[in-house]
Amino acid sequence: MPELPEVETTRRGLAPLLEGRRITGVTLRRPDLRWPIPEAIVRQLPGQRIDTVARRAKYLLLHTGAGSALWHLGMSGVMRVLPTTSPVGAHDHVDVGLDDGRVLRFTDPRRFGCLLWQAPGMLHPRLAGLGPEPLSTDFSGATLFTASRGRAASIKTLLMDQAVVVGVGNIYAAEALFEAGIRPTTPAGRLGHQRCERLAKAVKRILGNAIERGGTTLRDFLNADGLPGYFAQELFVYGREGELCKVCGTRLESMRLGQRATTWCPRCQRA
DNA sequence: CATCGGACCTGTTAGC
DNA sequence: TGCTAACAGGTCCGAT
Repeated sequence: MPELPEVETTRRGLAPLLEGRRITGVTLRRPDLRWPIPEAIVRQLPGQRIDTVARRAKYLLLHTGAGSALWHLGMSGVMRVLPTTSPVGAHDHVDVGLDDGRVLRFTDPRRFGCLLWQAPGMLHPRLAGLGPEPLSTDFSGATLFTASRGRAASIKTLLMDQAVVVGVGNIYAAEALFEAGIRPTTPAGRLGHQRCERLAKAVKRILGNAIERGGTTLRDFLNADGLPGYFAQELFVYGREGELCKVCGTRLESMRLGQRATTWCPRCQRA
């Protein structure tokens, strides 16, 4: 379900409920999600205290003294803290029991999410190849410029490449490109310094704004309290195929780019 | 190496 | 109204 703002919103909701809690037990209702769930999750976690709830890219990390649980929500994952008595649904795959009598429950109908284990002091291979965090100073117009040299792929595809910058999914890529006035199909390598700068700023502003609003861009997003977002962030292009540009009134154009629906304003966004 | 297409799943929605 | 097909917030992997 999430892009980075939704994952960060989930993290902020979970942290105060989980940090300092001791894990009383782990229940797996199936052996795998996207990948097999490592035995360490069941063997090592019980009895551990959750030190911190962190985020790297779209992964949530529950750090304990024995190691860290890495959680990815995939397309449809939701993590919530619920009363132990709350009824178990068809797609409630994992429960982590807490010493306050509640349970951290992972729900994921499509099972594109995953739950992995990272031993102390190790960096999980899935995290090793990730690019900079978009909201950090490690990501900038300059790093985007460098990363895009010699790349024939479209700038939208490049923006969604987690080795270039993490956390930018289909919605926010489209919106950032609109804000920066860049057509999604533009070959990444053709962008100059200035447009890279504008684009990096747009990414930061849009993601930051979505986080401030509680990651509410996705229509069926549920935060850590199980409450829906209020769909607050205004979308200029995503999901508006065939409609008129909110800025100039031109009819928006669409195509599939890298297997993903892509919409842009032919007037506001230049190649 | 970069790039592309297919794959993984189920639920919802658009279209006939 | 009911059925079917297309599509959905992600990312990995193998082939080219």
